[in-house]
Amino acid sequence: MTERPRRRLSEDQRRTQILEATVATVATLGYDQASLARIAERAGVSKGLVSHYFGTREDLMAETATATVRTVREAIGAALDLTAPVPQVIRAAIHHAARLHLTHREALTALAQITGNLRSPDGTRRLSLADYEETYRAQEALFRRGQAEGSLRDLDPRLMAVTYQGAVDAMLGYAEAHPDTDLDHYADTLADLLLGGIAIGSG
Amino acid sequence: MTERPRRRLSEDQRRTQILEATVATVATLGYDQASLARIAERAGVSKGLVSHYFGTREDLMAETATATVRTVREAIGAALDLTAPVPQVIRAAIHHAARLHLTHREALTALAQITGNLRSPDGTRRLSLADYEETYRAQEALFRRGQAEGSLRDLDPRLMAVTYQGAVDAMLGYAEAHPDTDLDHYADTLADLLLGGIAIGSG
Amino acid sequence: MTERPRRRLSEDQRRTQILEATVATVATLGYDQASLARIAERAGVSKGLVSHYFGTREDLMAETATATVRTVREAIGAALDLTAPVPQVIRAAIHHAARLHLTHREALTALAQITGNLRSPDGTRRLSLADYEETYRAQEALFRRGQAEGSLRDLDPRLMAVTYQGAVDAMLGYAEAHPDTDLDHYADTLADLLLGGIAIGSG
Amino acid sequence: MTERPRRRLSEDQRRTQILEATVATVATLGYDQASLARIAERAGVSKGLVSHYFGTREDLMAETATATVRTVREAIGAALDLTAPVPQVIRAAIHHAARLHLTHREALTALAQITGNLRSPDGTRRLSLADYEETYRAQEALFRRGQAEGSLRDLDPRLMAVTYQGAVDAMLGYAEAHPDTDLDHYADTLADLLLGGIAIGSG
DNA sequence: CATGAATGAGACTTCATTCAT
DNA sequence: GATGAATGAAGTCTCATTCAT
Repeated sequence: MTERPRRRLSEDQRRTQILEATVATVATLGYDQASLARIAERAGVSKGLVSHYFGTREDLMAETATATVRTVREAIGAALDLTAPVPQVIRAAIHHAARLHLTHREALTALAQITGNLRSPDGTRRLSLADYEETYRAQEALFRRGQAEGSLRDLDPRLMAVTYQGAVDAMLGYAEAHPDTDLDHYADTLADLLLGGIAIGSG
Repeated sequence: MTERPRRRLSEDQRRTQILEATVATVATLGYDQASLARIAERAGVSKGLVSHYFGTREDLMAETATATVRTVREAIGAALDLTAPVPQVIRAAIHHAARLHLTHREALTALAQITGNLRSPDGTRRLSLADYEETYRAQEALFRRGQAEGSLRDLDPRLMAVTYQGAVDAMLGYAEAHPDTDLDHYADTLADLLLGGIAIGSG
Repeated sequence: MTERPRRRLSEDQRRTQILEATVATVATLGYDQASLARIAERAGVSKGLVSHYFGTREDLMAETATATVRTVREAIGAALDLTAPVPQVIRAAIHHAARLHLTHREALTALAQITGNLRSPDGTRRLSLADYEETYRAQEALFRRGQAEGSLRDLDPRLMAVTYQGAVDAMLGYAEAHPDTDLDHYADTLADLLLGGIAIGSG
Repeated sequence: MTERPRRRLSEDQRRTQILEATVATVATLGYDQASLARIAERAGVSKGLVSHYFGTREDLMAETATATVRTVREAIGAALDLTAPVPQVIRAAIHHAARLHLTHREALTALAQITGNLRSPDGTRRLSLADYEETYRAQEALFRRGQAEGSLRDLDPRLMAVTYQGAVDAMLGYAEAHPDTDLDHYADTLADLLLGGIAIGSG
């Protein structure tokens, strides 16, 4: 009913526009309620166009997830000096993740929703394994360097990576539910805690 | 077509039967695909009966979540000697959580699905806050005792609770994705790590 | 919107009701326009119920076709004395087919529509071969008997069957387009013509 | 994505190009599946252009049908010597129709699809009557000449025409379903049969 | 108490058609 | 003239929910 002007955009612009609307809708309403109709409405576009560019709803969700992972990873990678002493890198990374919660909250929420819900018809998950692996491996490499340099305890690097990620995710989730959390302070304390657990000497 | 005897069970038995079927269905197929029809089928009961006992699908999911939380909490509480020295309690709790993954995996998976997806029509979450609070508070109390007794560092107890929970959840999630993980060993190492971070002296 | 009383019928009654509505709708509006909505409306039933009983639209059409073939075949078979002299049987069969046009016109029209349009996704026909074969074979048997008894010319029986069927179908199609046709007279003349072509002596 | 040169053709060339693509698509995929997108793709032309030249999809189908009828009729007419003795003409026509199946099979299939499916919104057929009439009348004229010359029996010429057409169509349909049919032999036998039915003396 | 037939809302998807470029 | 991006109207199908039995 809403009279909408028929604008012509390049394919890239449209795709971006729709992907952003998908992230916003999924983050706000959750995976279930993020129907194509609502996504299209949010993008200011007809339902048909969404199908035209992305095919199935599942395809759209999958593409949204990978695009979002890329965005987030770039945001993180750009800001870290990976050549610094490892404990310093870890502390910086935690602070950075905390800030991520402010700048990319929607993206993170949407990503969690999609990875938690996107499945093949038979019920098996379609995501989350392969992509997390890459993250874990990068962290492992960092931890190994710390061990080689004598600044980290000799614990299983994979386990450290998983724990680190879990602790950071918990921080972000907690901040999500308690918006008045002082994230910078939280990050500092969490760094103390984790480095106390994995570093040698102090942190 | 399967000829099913119309058995007459007590209300409690019926409810339990349906709740268990809900947990199993949600854990296997995910929140979306867990339709009332499939749940009813799994419970060996008619769709109508499910509605009769639990009202809306949302209501059913909410009840399933709280019942599951109760089950899990009881399983944990029953096995822990909370009067022991705090670091010892923590180490035992981690091991216990690891074992939980074997005994209550479906329950945990279903719980994650429901808390992640159940929402009010306006999109806001309907769960996970109030119920986690209780868990956090119990852990905080434990950590405070540790601090009072001089066995734990003087970090924000709430933060310690959140981090502890996040690290344990990460362990369980990782084990879910990598079924060949040696969970007892993982639990030991995680206890070393966390106690290194929060305990005084060692762990 | 139409307030419809919710009546409970046996599965058989519903299926029959829906199949009849399908025949009527397809015959009247053609295959394309026979949407599930229109079929359901004609049956006085909700769209959902049609899907419930017959699955896909394609499945419904296929079932309708086979059910209709059965109906028509029974109507024909019941009325013919196959032990009479072959030319006599043929003449009677033509008359019978002509009368079929009055009693089962909708069924015949719908059948033609469905066999002409029902296809697999790849474009290949899904019907019409196997079922016609059975008809052809029955006619062939009749013609062979005529040849054995010396009342029919020695032409390829399969070809006679195909031609006979084509001529009869043409009669029915013509009568469909020209409703004022005197079908009994047509049938008589057609019998003269065909028996002149295939019988020995006369007909 | 296929880089297509934007060629500038005369209107007639464009129309022919599109009509041929329509015939091919309808013959291959059936009336329903012959979407404008697929037709345009096959013609190597944009969807917009198809609409531009032919208006509605229905219009396109109608034009395709009449153009195809014309093509087929010309192919037949060109090859028949209508001044020969009538039985001879008939035998030749049957052979010619059989050959048509090889040279114009797509056209014939498409024609059948369109006439069988094209309808006004109210469900009534939009074709097949008027156009067949012309064919019938031409055949009637031939049969009348035969009767005047004493070579054909005194049966209703219209009925003979309808039967003749039905028998020939059956031959073509059968050959379509059974590609290994020896059509020349079939045509010979069919001529024997039909002339036996309608000719005086023999054929 | 229990069933499952039946409804109706709404989701996804396809496609003829329009129109800015 | 020609394109193909964009729309919007169906159509098919699924499912939570109701209700006659």
